[in-house]
Amino acid sequence: MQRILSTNTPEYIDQTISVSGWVNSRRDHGGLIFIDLRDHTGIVQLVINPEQREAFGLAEHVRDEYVLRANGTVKSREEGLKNPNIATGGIEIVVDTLEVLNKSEPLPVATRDEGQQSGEELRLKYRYLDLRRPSMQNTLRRRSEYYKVLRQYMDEHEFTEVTTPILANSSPEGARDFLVPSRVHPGKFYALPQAPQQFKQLLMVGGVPRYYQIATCFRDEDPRADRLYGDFYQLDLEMAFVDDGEVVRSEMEPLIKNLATDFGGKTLVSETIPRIPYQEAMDRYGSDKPDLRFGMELIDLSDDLGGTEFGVFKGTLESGGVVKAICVPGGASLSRKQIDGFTEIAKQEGAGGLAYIKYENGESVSPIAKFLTADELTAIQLQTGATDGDAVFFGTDKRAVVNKVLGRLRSEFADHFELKDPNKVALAWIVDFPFYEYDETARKVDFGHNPFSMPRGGVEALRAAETDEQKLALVADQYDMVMNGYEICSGAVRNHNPEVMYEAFGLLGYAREYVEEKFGAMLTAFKFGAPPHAGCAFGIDRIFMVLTGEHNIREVVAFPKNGSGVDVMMQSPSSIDGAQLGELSLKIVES
RNA sequence: GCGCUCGUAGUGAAGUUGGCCUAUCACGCCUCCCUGUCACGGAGGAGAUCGCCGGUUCGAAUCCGGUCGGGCGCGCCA
Repeated sequence: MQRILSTNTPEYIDQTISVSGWVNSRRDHGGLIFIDLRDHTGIVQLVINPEQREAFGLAEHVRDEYVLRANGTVKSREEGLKNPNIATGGIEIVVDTLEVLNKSEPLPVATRDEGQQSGEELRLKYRYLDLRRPSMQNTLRRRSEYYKVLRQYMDEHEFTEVTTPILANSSPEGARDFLVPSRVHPGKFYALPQAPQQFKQLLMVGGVPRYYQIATCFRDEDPRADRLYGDFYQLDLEMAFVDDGEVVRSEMEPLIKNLATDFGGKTLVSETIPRIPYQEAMDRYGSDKPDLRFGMELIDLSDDLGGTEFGVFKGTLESGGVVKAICVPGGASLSRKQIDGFTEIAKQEGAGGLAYIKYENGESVSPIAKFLTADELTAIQLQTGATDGDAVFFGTDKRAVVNKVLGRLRSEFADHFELKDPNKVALAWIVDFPFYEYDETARKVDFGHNPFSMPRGGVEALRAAETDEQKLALVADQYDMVMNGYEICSGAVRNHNPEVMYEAFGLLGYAREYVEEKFGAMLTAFKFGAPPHAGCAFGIDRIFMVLTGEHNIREVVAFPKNGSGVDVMMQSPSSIDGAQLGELSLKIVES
């Protein structure tokens, strides 16, 4: 294979070689032409002397991004002519013959890492050009290494890789499906799997006790900076004869820690990965995916301010709400305008306002200080641990609202004060998720995560729950892994008992027939000796994003859809013609 | 569906409290010069109905309304 020399390899000196690549830049001195030739390994300088009349004539008309093949002799550069800035700066190739393999128009996007970078819209439209940039080249190679690490770990731990169908069935719970019509089955549709959930559980019944797959998952939901539209990848796994999530968690921890350190080059905040119950995470961090690279925990001041005469706090406490606070180190330096900005964010999350106390020069500076007694002010400072230069921000409302507001502010303050160390990785397992949760829109109890997990206490616990309150108190052995504030894994001990399935749906008012219609294969399978099992799935695009320090998941994918779910390069999705619709027995109805 | 925000030569930016904008700069592009540069250099040149439609005004890149497109967030994401 012809490739560009990537270093000043001495054994090539005075050798005749052939190299191919793209023109990175051309420097025409009139009587002497230099061309920097680039491929995936790097850059090397070609020298074309006028004595080589044919090559020189071609080189005069070469432009950036032309594709060339050059034959010539590798020469060591004389002292003073070396370029220490590039790896091959000590050598150059003196060209004998030059071949223009293809021309190129001037590019519509910037293809160098240095200097200006084109907007994302253009980069995605011309992704094949964007991928020529060294940083994107590096991302693709790193991602390939990453897959190797994943596969090697799973293989060494005796997991069997099984691929499951892409043409699958629509599932009633969860994200919106991509539907696929079939010519041979008019009026019927496959669905692309949101995850191989049911198939992997059926593999447990099928005697494959340790399954994994780098699975493509499909979801038709609006994207985010950390969430791809359409298709994405999960390291999906499941283990039989496991009835405690701790088995899965401890099995997978070494892989993730190794990815963070050996692969990612980061330092772990804690070698021991904490298990934090869901409710505790919400109370302490205001999030079920807290970033543990920094503290700033939420402090409950409801007891300390129980007797307060300050109207806002008093009213909330009397109606069963809470008063909580976070202490922002260095927060006293925030300007009025900056605090207004954070207040706006708090309001977006449902807060009425944002009370605060700044601690400056031994004094409490605050619009609300005059409403609080000296004892109360002392208690606040004691509980929050605030010292001079800090600021304490308050949230007061129903517990859930306060947690949400202060949780968001905790993250925003950490961004503002640069507390999210990019060289560190903080991992945590969030455990004991509620089995059900209250759906505010539908005003009823519904599945919080998915209907496939096992409630703590099994079928007896379900049968004992009568009131909504009791139902909402049910806990599942369900767990998420969190990395630097991103949810990177979700898993559970699964339900392998048909009676639990019936009961879990029954508590929500669904008849046995509904469950049988929707989950027939699984229910039937569970009647034939289904082993207890548990598993999880890691979002591997997102993990890679965090480990490579990117803040947009599209940066780590070769050909992503844009933020509106459109492939601006391939122009998908697109209309299809009438003949194709007819073959599928479909008709488009104008809405 | 909603909120915030952005849209100016091929690319990236400046201008946005209305007039000095006949729109500025850098990179790129074209022509010419140049034998040691390395993001070469020098001289000259072309290239923009300021996303689109409408309004206010003597006058709009700039203000207002609408619309389209991008980004971020909310909803949503078992």
